[in-house]
Amino acid sequence: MESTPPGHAAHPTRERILTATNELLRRHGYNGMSIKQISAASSAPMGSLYHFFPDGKDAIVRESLESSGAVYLQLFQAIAAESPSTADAITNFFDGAAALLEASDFIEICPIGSVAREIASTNDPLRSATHRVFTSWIEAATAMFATSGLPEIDARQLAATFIATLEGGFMLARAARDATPLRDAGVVFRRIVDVMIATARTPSKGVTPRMP
Amino acid sequence: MESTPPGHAAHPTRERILTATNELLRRHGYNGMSIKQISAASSAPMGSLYHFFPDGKDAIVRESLESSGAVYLQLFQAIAAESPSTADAITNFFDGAAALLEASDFIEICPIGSVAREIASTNDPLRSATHRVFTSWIEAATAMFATSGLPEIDARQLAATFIATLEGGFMLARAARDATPLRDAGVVFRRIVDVMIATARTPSKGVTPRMP
DNA sequence: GATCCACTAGAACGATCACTCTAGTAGAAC
DNA sequence: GTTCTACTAGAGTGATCGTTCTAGTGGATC
Repeated sequence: MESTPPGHAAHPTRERILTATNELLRRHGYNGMSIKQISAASSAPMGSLYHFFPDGKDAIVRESLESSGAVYLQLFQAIAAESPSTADAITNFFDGAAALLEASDFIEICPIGSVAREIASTNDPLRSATHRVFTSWIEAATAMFATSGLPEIDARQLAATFIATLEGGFMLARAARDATPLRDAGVVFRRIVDVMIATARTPSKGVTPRMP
Repeated sequence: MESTPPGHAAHPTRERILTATNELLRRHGYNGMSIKQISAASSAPMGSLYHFFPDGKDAIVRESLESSGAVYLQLFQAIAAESPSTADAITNFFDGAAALLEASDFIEICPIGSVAREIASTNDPLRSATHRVFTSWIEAATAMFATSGLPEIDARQLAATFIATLEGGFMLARAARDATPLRDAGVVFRRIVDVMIATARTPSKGVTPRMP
């Protein structure tokens, strides 16, 4: 793999542009954020913006989403690695997200989720960028659940649901200005992870048992 | 006069404005939708828009969110009422959402969730409007889970997680242009509902048991 | 049949949008 | 010290934003 995915040097101005875009996306979303705002927040004049990103706003947003998606992936893997069990990793992830949300006065939500909902039916290049990021997260979570003994199919379903629950928890918590829904989701989701891992370890029960 | 909540008569033009706004919100979100678009889609000139909604775009969006929030609440309660069990209601709800999403070419997602993520940190009146809608859904789901024998606290946690998982499922499905994540979330969430209800019916296990 | 009011109709307003353009600067290469 | 390139700088472009404005229309009321 190259040093950076599209092969760009890490010029400081370029980095500032992406950082500022990432923060503006969290607060205002795609349509609520303007190029002028990026210029002001990054202290980069218009000329620099279009020097580094000749394809304009969409190109900046696309790369911002990709880079912050990679950061979240690393964060997930770090938490997974340092947690004593998969179930503990789930708890740590939800609680960590809740703490971050509170510390930022309910601003620091995931920009990828916001953009995905906002532009998925009008801007296909950006839609597929969000899809790729989500897929990378689901892959990582699938691997984690599979390590705990879950069959591949169950692990993948659980991983997709994990991301969905986390993103939906961000949404409810932001709307409520209260991180409780996110913590609640962590409690409930840890429970299902406990149950599914325990079930997978008692093969007599089969893959998808129902109530007797 | 107070037949509808804020006390407005159901003038046909007014209805068309709200319907058009609801649809535009799904596709483009709050900032991606313009007053001119509402005017065109509802065949109502600017004069009519500001005659019925003197407070402008935000007032239109607020009422559109409230009315579609009420429609979803009724839909939820209808599905809950006609499903043979709470767990079946969950399955029906996720599968119904997935079918609707596919039938609409991945456009018909929940507008409340999109607006919540988009404006929650910049527009407090609209933020609290989305919060009220989410709360009404969580109340209804809490009642459903409580009816199945869950303690109030568990029912409320589960209800909040249900809404979070559903909204997050919409997001993943839309980004992927594939309803699989939504159906996966339905399978997983039905599983946790089965487990929690079964656990609640065997009081020897206590309220929040962990793995032995 | 004059008056009135709810509603229709869309042009016009200043602000802001994404983007383009010209001009200038700093430092490396020779 | 000239030349070249990478980057900075921000005014200017036409389009579109949310909103306001004036002008009209049709039907009920007196």
